[in-house]
Amino acid sequence: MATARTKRKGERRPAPELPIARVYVDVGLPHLDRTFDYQVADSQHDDAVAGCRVRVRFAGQLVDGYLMERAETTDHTGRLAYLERVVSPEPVLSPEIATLARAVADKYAGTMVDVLRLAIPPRHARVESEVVSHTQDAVSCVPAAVSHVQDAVSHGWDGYQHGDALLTALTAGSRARAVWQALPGEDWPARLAEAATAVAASGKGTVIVVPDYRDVARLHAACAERLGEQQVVALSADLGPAERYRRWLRARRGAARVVVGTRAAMFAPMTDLGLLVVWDDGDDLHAEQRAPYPHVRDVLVQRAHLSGASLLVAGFARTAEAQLLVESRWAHPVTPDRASLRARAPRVTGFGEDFDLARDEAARAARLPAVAFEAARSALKADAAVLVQVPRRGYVPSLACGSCRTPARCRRCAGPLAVSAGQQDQQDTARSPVCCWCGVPESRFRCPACGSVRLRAQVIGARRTAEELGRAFPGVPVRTSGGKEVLADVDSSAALVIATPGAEPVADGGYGAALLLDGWALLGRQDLRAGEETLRRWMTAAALVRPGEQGGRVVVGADAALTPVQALIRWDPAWHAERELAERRELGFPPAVRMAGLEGEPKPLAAAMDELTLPDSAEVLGPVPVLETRPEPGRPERERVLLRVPNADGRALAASLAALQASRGARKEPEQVRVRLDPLSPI
DNA sequence: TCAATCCGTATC
DNA sequence: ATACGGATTGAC
Repeated sequence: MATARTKRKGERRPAPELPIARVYVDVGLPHLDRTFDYQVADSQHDDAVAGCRVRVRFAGQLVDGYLMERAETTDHTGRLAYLERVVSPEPVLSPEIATLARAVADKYAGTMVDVLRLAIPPRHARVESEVVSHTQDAVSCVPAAVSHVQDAVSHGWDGYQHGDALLTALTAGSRARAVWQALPGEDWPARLAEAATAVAASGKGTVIVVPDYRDVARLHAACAERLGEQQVVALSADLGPAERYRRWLRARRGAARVVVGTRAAMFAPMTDLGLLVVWDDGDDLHAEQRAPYPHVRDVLVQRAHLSGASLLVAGFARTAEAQLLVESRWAHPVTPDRASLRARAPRVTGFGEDFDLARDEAARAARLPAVAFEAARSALKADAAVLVQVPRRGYVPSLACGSCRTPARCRRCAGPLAVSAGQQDQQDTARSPVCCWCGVPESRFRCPACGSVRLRAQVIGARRTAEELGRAFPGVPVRTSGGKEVLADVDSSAALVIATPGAEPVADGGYGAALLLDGWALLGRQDLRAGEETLRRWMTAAALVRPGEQGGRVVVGADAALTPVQALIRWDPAWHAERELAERRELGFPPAVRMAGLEGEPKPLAAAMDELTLPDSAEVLGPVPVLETRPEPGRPERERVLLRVPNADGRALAASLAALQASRGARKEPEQVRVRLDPLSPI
């Protein structure tokens, strides 16, 4: 009788032990960024484990949530609702990731559930119920890996200062934090796979985050070769929901010792975490595009700190942020030794404003400087491929005659004229087009074909450059990589390979030469990271070229006196990063300080600033009008304020901004003011 | 004096 | 978001 009544009314009894569940509810409201207590029914007792997904009634609505922990008591004075449903007993949120997500939310003035959306893929019920059967293989594979490690240590990392020490520490399972600059030509996936193998030998796991899926594929192959296919999980954004969740679950259930992936993998679950790696941390693909916009490098630093895992911040180039890790002695530098560098670096030549045009008639037509033409010709003669790095299509519009559409050319070198990115926003009077190749401004353009003085923007991209270069080297195959068609690799026989930055294919055996024709990206740009970013792109391309001793040449279209060109010629990214960081200290730019940007229409922005309680040390810059790249008529004007505090007050700044958003969110003001911490380009 | 409505606030 | 409570207003 009693049971019948219970069933009819859906009445539930509390679980016998730990009847309280603390739950983060998935409502995107900043002032609800905390746990809420619910009762666990006795029928839910076994399934309602810490980290599982639940569904609860919240403010009359059914919403998703994460069960953080079970508890004996509650502080809540009112009546507790029961968990509506335990979605699944799979503990998708480990304590490690829960702690990390909270820290990341706090650091970026965002909410826990926003971060969890980045960290945990959507559930796929069928995948979840599939049985995984590889756990046994997993265990038996590790001893085999150990024998490989010894070879790996002696062969791969001996060209680096402290390289041996790093691998020894990883093998021993002790904590190491390093900033690693790879040698030009380095097979970096192999080195990272060796590091992961060393960590696996100590019984721990590795998470490696790389910019794009091509890198994931290379790294996956390198790791699988050493540790076995079963030990490596590859996560990237291009997987479908089912496959993505399947692989992610494999990692969560401890089936693999290595996870490699693109940026979402920074939160990848890993039992017995031993090592975290970010490759090429300067690549802007490492900046998450969804709120609260965390950066892979910063999240991994945080994760290493909280978990005690080792950390490797790696790349051919070095960012100012990585330099700060070195200078603060949080991480050790692992850099090429002199002898190895001499043996491996390509020979680099810069050409500035007053270069000689090639004598060759066809090359003259392609407007190639002599030094570039010669480098390409001799590489091709030796049956080697030549890499040509060109600006990203549409990145900056180049110019043509306003009446007859003849491409506008530089009077000095005949390179294409363009309005540089930094200038697009300025007044018309200040808009002087600049040569894309030599950087000389052209203040009084006159079309040689029709005499018009008007200019119009057009897009010049890889294709056009390819055509022009193809004519300069008749009979040589031309391949392009960029935009939608990105090549992963090419063979190294004579060919011209035209690629946009980030899309350079790897050439087996190395390129004979590289022509870096986007040197102008440096010039006229107001961007804080212009120098660093340009050097990073150059080094990434130049690293694919054969050593100078084997004829490898790099020709860069910028004056040899410029700092980034110097750094490339000497192949000294640490030196460049030192100067970069020193300069940012002097100017008060990140990472020497912490910054936050607030953007919105003037009135709401002013109101938000009024309401905001900032740390005493905070400096307010602005407001200044936001200059739209493409102004839309009727769209209201927007302004931006930058806040700046010493690094020590970064947490306080984030807390102020979180409080601001909470109180504005509670008054259900639509998001009129956008808050962003550590914006990638504050200027 | 009481109901309808408005506003602010908590949401377990 | 939505629901609830307290205050406010308007009609009897």
